[in-house]
Amino acid sequence: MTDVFQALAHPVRRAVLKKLKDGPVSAGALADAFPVSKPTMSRHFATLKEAGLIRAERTGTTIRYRLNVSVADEAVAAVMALLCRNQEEDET
Amino acid sequence: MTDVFQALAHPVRRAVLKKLKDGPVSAGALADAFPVSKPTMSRHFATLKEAGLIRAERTGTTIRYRLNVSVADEAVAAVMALLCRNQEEDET
DNA sequence: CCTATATTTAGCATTGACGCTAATTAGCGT
DNA sequence: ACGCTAATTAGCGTCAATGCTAAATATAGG
Repeated sequence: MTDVFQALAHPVRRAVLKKLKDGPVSAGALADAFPVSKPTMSRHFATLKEAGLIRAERTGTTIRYRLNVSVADEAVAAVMALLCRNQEEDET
Repeated sequence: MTDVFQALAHPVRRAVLKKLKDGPVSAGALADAFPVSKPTMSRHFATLKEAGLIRAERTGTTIRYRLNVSVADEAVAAVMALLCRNQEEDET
């Protein structure tokens, strides 16, 4: 879980995740959207990938990254568990 | 917002937040609960405080920390905005 | 095989995070 | 003022994060 929060702790990586909410985007397109070099972006992708937040799939020479929904959901649940008061529900 | 995620990116700080969910706890009691020195814990408290996630109140020589609910709520909302697909609701 | 494009890896410098011990501040009681 | 307890600040060493440029890898097309 530390990897996930560490990955979220950088504005560029958060912005990448935001962009990926609407569907997969290629590494190059993502890199063009930020004022940092491509190698730096590549490292950000690696950080997000190691955290499990994104996944890569290659098509020819281009690599498209997409949000990993299951891990994203776990992250949201973890934040709620950390910061929200216990609210058990006992209904059917 | 970066400060908040940075603060969440350390297991000890996350554990502190978890403990504070059930109410205020003194700095010393929190420090005793973790296998790190008090100065180190103090720095963790400062990090959480700078992120706005906790607040301190002094009573004599002891300082009690409590969760700052409003900022915690904002953090949860931010994570949802980052990682959850847009789900507008239009109901009453 | 050679070139062109897309992306990552290697190598390096700078900065910040994390942990410790020792010293300092703050408040209370005598 | 003195001593005691609670907590923080100062100072230091070490390791990881961030950014860059240059070089390497992978794939497609001629």
